[in-house]
Amino acid sequence: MFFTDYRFLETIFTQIFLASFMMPESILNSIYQLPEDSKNLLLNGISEVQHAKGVILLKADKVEQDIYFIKKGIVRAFATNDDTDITFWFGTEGETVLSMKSYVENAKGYENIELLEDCILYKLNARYLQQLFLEDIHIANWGRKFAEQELVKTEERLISRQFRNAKERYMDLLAGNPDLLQRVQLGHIASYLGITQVSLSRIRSEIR
Amino acid sequence: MFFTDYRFLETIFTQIFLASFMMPESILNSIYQLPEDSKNLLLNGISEVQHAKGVILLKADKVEQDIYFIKKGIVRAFATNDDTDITFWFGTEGETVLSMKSYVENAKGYENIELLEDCILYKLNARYLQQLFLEDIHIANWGRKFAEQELVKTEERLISRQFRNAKERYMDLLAGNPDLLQRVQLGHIASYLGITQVSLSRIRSEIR
DNA sequence: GACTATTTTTTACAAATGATAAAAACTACC
DNA sequence: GGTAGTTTTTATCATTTGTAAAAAATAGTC
Repeated sequence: MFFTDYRFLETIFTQIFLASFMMPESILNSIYQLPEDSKNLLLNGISEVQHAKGVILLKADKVEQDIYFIKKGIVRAFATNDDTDITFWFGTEGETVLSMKSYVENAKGYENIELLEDCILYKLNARYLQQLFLEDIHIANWGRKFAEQELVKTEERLISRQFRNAKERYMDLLAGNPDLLQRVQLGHIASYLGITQVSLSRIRSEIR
Repeated sequence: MFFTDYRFLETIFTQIFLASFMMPESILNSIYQLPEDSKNLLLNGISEVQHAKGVILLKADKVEQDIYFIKKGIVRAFATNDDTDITFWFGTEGETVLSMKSYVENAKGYENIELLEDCILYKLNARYLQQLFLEDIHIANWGRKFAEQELVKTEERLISRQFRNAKERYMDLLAGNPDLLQRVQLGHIASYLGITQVSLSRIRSEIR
């Protein structure tokens, strides 16, 4: 066989890789290695759902405790204040989506989750998960690891706000998540970086 | 009995209250209600230590996984970059101190912990705790709850950076933690708020 | 109480970011 | 392929915040 365009091969490999990664087992295991039995308990509570771009999956004014894993698509978490909203998190394939405040405190949260593309999600019932936490030590540790990892990421972002200026934070994002820029509109990126869209546009024009 | 100065009574009550709250059991229980047996397992690993103001309890360039509970005193977590350091967390009586990155990823972290007063701490060995996570489901859930609660607090701070300007953030801190201002020098407060000390000074002069 | 070191405030100026509005570029859809 | 709606860029000006250096206030020590 003879390929003149290696990007064709690359595309195929990428698709195979993504397809394998986005099985619910792999998503679960990427957080914490679970024994087979525990993994099956979790998988029993999972169902696949689809929603269109623009759907608000979780709403700030409701107690939303179900959690989702992204099989395909991209979402943002945002909080609102008066007429503005700010995006404080993006989730893509393989990541876990929940309203942390709602999930943790069993009360109305501050976060809305909006689908930025048509999405395929694995849904896990909150009540079932909470029950598993109390019954299965591996699942309890899986939940612990998840929260710990998210905490470190959030702390690092808080710190980078102070040490790095807007342009540097943009460059960091560009380097670490180049595909995000292709998939998400710049207004959301700007608010994720903690600046206005106009500022981001200024930064982008300085760079080229 | 006859008191002419009720502040005397108030002081006594405050001391009784603080003393009861700062027992290691209460600190553990304030995160998550533990059964007696599990609590005793944790308590078995705890010893009381004292360190003087100025001591660096945890260092960024070491893998530091022991965790501490503050019986008496106040500490700050800071990260350094070149010649500047920024404070991103304060801990006072009843709070839990650890190098989250080190603890989570078993690698060198970004955080230093400095004692801002002479402190009395309860120390819990990391290896012992990690073992308990794998053996006791209640302790695993205690660790999960701790990380979840810290995560929500950190997310809320990240979001407030965007919605509230420096003066509002200072007022929020003043309202929520009035004693912090008495116990911590303003340079640290400024960096916690994400501004320079000069900016904070400006804000303070505008307010009176 | 005087001296030193540290912390906080003040001042003047520079740089970064925000607000607003309008133009340009891009999308979606009939 | 033209039109309406959305997103991004550009321009101008105002405001906020940072930098640097000096003065003032405070705390610590002999």
